[in-house]
Amino acid sequence: MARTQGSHSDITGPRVREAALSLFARHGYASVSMRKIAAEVGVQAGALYNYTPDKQTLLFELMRAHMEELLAAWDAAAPPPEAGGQAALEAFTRFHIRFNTRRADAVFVSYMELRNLDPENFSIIEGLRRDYETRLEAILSRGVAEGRFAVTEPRIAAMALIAMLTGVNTWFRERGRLSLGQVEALYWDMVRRAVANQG
Amino acid sequence: MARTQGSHSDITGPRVREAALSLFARHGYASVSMRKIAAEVGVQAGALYNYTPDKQTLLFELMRAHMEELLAAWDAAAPPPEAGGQAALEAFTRFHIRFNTRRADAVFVSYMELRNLDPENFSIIEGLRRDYETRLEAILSRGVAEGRFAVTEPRIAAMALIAMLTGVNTWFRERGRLSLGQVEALYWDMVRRAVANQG
DNA sequence: GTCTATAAGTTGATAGAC
DNA sequence: GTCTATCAACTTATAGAC
Repeated sequence: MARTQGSHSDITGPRVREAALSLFARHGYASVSMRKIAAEVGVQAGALYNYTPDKQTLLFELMRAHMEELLAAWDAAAPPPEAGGQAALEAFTRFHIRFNTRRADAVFVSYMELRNLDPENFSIIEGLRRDYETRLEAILSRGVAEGRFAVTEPRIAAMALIAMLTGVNTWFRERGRLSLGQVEALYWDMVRRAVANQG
Repeated sequence: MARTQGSHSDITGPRVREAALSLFARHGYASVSMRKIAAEVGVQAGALYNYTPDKQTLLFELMRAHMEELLAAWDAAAPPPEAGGQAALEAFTRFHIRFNTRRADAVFVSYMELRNLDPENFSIIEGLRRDYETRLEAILSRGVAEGRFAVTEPRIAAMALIAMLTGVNTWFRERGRLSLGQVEALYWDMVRRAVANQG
């Protein structure tokens, strides 16, 4: 059955979000005009407003989707509690590197464009970020309770480790010298030692 | 001797740079207009062009000054080579946290606004960043040679540690629960263990 | 759903008076 | 060294034709 001429609601929406994410990551939210997004999609600027009420909401929804997918993906990948803190920490380390390197644009935008969120949108994204940090904090606390980890400030250690792991995105390239598996192993080695109870 | 009315070249220049740094950090380079910088300084927009040829150069000079001060401060603070890799690593860790928390705006701008640099300016800033990473890489390699550190990829470990240490800026507040000295000690404990040769 | 046209405002940078 | 005035280009968002 032929579609109404010029009607592409089922595919234009995703393409708008993809174009916006890519352009925001490369040039920054404030530098990217609605016209540039439209040009990337292949429509006129006015057509974008069928898919977002305004530019701010477009940014916010990209960030919210990313953070919620991150949380859902970890909750689906996390080992069961009986596996222990050490196994959970290794799983978290490898998950974080794998998930974030595959979504470099979304990670970048979700961190760099926090300044450009309206206050209420900022609060929501910050809450999701805290939720993610809390997942790692709980793993560290569990390892301490088990006597496997020596961590005096689990919240701060969680933030420190996440910062270290996210830093992979600044240099890792898919076709580089090291495979993703090798990178995971290198970072897991540092993470493990950084929190291990040696004595 | 009375100054020509309206002439303030000796103090307006620094104030322009301070206002630009603060506004760029808070709102982002692309979101801050020359008029807003001028308003913060208390002059009209046209007057700014006595101190910078254009907005791009203003950004670049802020970033270049920051990176060169960072390198110069470390080179002045670094312990002598005979102190050994372990002492150098502790000095680097504490220096990085102390210097960067005291210049949070410049650190933030120098990382977040890389996208908004012209290609030739970008290359210069990236070169300075690599120089700084190389300082830490050399410390790690020295510790490995001494048998104190177990690090198979010193360059990657250097980038990982710098990312972790710079992350302090996202949560540290001067009047928070932990003093800067306590934060330094917490991070040094993690850094030390992350690279230590356990035998 | 997409288009064209438009409103109303902002932008970086310059010219020339003082 | 700073001001006012200005330019040409660009911005987000909307209205209404198709």
